[in-house]
Amino acid sequence: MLRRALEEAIAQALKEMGVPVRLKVARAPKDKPGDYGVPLFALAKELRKPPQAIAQELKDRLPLPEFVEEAIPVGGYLNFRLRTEALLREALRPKAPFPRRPGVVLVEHTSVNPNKELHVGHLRNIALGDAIARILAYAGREVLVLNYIDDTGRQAAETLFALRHYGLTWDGKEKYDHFAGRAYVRLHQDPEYERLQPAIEEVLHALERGELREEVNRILLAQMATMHALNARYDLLVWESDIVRAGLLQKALALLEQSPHVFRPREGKYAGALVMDASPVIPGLEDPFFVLLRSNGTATYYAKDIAFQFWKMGILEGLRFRPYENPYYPGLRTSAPEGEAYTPKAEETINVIDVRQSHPQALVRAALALAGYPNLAEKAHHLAYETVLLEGRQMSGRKGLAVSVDEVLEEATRRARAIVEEKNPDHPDKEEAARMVALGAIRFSMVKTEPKKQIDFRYQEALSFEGDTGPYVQYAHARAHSILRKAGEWGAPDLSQATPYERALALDLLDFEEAVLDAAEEKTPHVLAQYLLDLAASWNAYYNARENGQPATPVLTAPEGLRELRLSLVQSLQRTLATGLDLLGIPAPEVM
RNA sequence: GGGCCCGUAGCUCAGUGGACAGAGCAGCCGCCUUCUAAGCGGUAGGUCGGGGGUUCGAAUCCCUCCGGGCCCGCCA
Repeated sequence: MLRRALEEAIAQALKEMGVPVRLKVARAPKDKPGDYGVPLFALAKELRKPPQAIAQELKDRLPLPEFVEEAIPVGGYLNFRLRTEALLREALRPKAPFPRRPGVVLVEHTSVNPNKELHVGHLRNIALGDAIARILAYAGREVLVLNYIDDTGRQAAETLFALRHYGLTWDGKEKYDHFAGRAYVRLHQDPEYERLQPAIEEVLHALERGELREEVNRILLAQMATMHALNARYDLLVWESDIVRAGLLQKALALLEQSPHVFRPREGKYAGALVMDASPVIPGLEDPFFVLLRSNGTATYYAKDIAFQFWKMGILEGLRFRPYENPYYPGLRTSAPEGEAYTPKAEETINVIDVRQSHPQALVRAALALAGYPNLAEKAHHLAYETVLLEGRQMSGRKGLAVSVDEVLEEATRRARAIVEEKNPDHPDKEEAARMVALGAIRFSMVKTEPKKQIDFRYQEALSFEGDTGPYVQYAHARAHSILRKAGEWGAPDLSQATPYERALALDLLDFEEAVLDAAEEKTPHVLAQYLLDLAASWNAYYNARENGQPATPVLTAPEGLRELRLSLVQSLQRTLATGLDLLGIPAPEVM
């Protein structure tokens, strides 16, 4: 974080010059002198001097930090050249997670209906949510990951009904969530569908009473195999039926009814319902009234979301938890009536849900504000991501128009296996390498783009192992690891032997922590993914550097001192790539 | 009708006030007697959707138009 220190020093000097502003230090373009620079044009008006003069004055007044060799005025910019040895020392410094700050951040993601197998749309949710949870934890937050199980929803009821209605028996081989999903799709194709509604209703009521939990759990466990294969982590499962039984909804409504903006109109469109007037919080609404309780007494789904959000942030209590028996996640806890009382009391929440839920999520924040918690409303974030198209078309779970995550994982692994076979026939564990590369390709393709951009899932690109991909970063990592493996132990580096090649690589290495903090701040992993691509590219360029037809940067055969320097740098690079990949939930193979 | 988001090279995308707009894929030309060629170097390719404005400076901020996606139910 040399940049931060430099920014600090500049801010101090500018303050003494009478302009108390903090300027961002940026990398200088390749063709300009120095490593970093700040533009000073913005100060010209206030100081009533040309920017060139300001650059000169700042240079004269600025006590240079010890790691800066020289400040160089370039037009209206003041650039800085770092001392090579200080730069290298910083690049070689082992990176560790940022110090813990108090306060829980609760990340909810996945939350797939427990009624059929996961498809590519869920993939984006999981990849984003899992990555942001890891990034926040590295950035010093205490993170809890929650997966919400909507076991009283219509989808679950329909699947359970269909399984029974069609008298389907499981052959024990097909993955159970796929089996259940086929029943669901069949029901929606059934010409009798409308006539079956009352029977489905009955299942729905049984679910609300928590009677069919084992049947739902069976589907959930099958889905969880996929989540686990994707390398996603969870701390808590919360079942909708437990929320219902804990009476969170009633408690939340009781709180809300204390607000003058929540009331029961006696006449008009909303007569008999409990409605919330969101206009004090969300201006410009055509119709600012939202039904919480229908006139028949049932709750709307966002009323339940509101109650759940209140629980997450410690406004309400009432859920109980016990360890969750499952083969994938040893420490996982689940809500359960017989468990122990627990409330996370999150000071901040991130709900990872697609952009179509933006409106209901805004209502959740509105409810927090109306209930007297405007400060919490600001900390209730919606990580909204755009939907995933499948080869240019909208997916549909009901019609079975989707590609399952299991299928994609399998296909990616098959392709990766073929490539490992071809490129590295002596690989000690091809299967494991193929699994890691497949995972890298799939997850990276989901997080490298900004969440708010729609992505089109195309096999050809998502499973590509070349170019701007996860495997490109993994390959860079494996290359570095290969050198370190051959090197064994080594002694002290001689920083004074550094060439411009080491310098360039070190400079790129310095940006890692900033990329992580940016990603955490903006709540988007793509910032980190893009950085890792840059870093891997920088390393590959270093690796391949040639002068006069000869390798310019051999590591193992370099002269003493320089060899150790290069090894240390490669090690730092390798660890940085591994850490960065891990923050995206992607394994870093040592050999591939 | 109201609201949110997107529009950057043939395609997929970074860059969201600062130094001549960057990658990948596809195309063309090179590089394995080099620590893994899943790689590297070079070349070609752009009115940053159009127009107007603010600014010393705009892909980035404001207005407007065009094109595309999504949301707006006492469904979930």
